[in-house]
Amino acid sequence: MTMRDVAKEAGVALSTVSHFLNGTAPVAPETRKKILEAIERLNYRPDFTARNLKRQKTSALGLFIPDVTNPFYAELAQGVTDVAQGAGYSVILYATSYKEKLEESFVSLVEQHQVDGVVIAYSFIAERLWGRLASSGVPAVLVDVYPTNDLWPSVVVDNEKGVEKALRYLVSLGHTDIGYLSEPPYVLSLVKRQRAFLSFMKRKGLPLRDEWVLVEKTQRNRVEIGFTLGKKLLKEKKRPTAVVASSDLVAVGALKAFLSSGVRVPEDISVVGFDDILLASYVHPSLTTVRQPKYEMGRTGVEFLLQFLQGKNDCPPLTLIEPVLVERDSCQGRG
Amino acid sequence: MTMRDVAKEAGVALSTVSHFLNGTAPVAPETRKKILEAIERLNYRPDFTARNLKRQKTSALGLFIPDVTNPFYAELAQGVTDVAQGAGYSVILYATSYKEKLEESFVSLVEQHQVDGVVIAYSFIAERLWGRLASSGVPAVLVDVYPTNDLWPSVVVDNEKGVEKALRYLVSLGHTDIGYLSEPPYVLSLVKRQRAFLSFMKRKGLPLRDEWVLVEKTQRNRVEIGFTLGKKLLKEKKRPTAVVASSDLVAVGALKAFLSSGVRVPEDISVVGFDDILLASYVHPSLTTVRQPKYEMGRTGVEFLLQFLQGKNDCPPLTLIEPVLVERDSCQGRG
DNA sequence: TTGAAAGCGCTAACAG
DNA sequence: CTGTTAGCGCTTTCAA
Repeated sequence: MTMRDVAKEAGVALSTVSHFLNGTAPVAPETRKKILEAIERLNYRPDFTARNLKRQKTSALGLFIPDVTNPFYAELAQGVTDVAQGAGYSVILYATSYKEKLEESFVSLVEQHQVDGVVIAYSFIAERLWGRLASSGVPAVLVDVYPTNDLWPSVVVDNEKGVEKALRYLVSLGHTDIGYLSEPPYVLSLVKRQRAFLSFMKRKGLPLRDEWVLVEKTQRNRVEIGFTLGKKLLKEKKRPTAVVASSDLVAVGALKAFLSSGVRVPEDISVVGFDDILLASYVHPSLTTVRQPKYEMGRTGVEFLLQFLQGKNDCPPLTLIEPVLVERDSCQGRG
Repeated sequence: MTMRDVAKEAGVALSTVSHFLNGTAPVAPETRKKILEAIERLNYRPDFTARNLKRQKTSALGLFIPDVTNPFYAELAQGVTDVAQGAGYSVILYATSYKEKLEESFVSLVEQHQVDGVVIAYSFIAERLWGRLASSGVPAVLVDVYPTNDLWPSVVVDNEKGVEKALRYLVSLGHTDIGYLSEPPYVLSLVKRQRAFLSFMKRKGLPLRDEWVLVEKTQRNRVEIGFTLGKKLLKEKKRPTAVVASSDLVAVGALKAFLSSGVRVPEDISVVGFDDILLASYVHPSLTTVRQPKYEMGRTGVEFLLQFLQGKNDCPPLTLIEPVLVERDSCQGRG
């Protein structure tokens, strides 16, 4: 069933049907009725592929993330799909599980113009792919990734401020002996969090012990990392009274390590995470954490992208989203 | 840069370039070289939309789920994207958050042939949409949804067997007083789980008390449901020594309810969940649960779909995936 | 082995 | 307001 069939059935010209369907020209009431009836009779639906070819667009946006299974990216994805769909775009999900081969094929996807634009919440393993993406000319926006060039705007949480909020909170609770547990800082965000921790402690004249700043070297399950690091911390003769973790998953791992060693949280040690994934409120005790507004970051990302696609090219190169400290039950005052 | 440009640049015919690119006819070595050079020089990439129009397909599959943020669907989605991408299809993600309006627009998407096929892991609010989907003629497969017609195959976990495995395990541990906590049974799977529980208890002559079978009426956050139901259970003068929950989220809520009331798990009460989402292993104590192989279910679903798209139309109407009991730390023996 | 030509289903001038 | 027509970029006969 093509538009041609509808036109024939309705006894009007092809273009009239098109105009009617697109509202691109006024159509007489009777003609309109005839067309409507024909469409109904033939159960006609316009073909998007043809429309896209003609309009030179795909009505699809790409979303590039490492892993949907990671609640952080899942929430981001929801933000992205919600606004994209609202604007009439479908979103093509590309989750690579950090496999180089899939990175490659995602880049091909955009090079072949299968998408009108792309939200990238991913740091490539293969550096050279950035270049191919750039030269494809497809508009992109980075989310949770710091700027890599001056082509694409970037939306990230203010990592420094987030860590400071956590630390200020712990200090206000009377803590001075504070540790830091981190997964391998393989992206800039994690580096910034660690630096912010160090800098705050130094600035405030708080004790800064090497044995309290535990940074994992090898990439593996982050809850396990937290668990290992938590156990390690427990082995020190002098323990900190609070720890901040580089992410909620690490925090949850540490929580498990503490609880399973009979160390009570928050009575014996306070814990604060980073991200505020759903999990944070589900564990016991529920986790006090620095919330990254992931959904909003996703939203903002696509909104920029949509603006760009509409020719408005004036979004800021770097947007810092304000993190929020979410107080739950894993912290307690001292003295 | 179109294929025409490449042909001109290489000094050959348009169709020769096409043949070369698709391997659909042999091409002389020199011609081949000229074409390759031209492609290189012009940085040409074939346009997918045009190809799709010609081939009358979209190379895209739709994935319809309520919510990516729900770890169950996230894992399923990963299974789907992994195999779809492997087969050269992109996947369009459609997450509705149970909004009728979005259901509607997803159905339009398939009616307009924006996808070659669709994996549906969703039960519509608006019943009539099933009909529209069916009459669109687009191949579909149901995952985690029981068959609705004889057009589409369905892949679900064997819910009855799952509950039985949980119960058998608890009984083997010496439990006889067992409760059941459930979210509102708004889909068949949940109904089946509840029935399986009831039927097992009756069959084995185990005590079946109304106050121990708590089924929430209103739809809301499932962890909260578990929490409420857990607290309610604690109010009974005689408590069960074990509970099985309709899902991990409910189980986690119950866990929180117990722990925060000073009831120890598993010492005072054993808990088993259903699903085995990541969360299950992250809480403390980690949750013993009935694993639904979600990733595999997603895989299987698309595999069926791909088979269908290749004309092989012989997949079973109903595939029951075997659930697996995952023993962790939330259960303990009695007597 | 290569090339000319006819569309795929739709949009958008343009003319009437 | 309605109709004619020329493509969008590619695939695929069919003939040379």
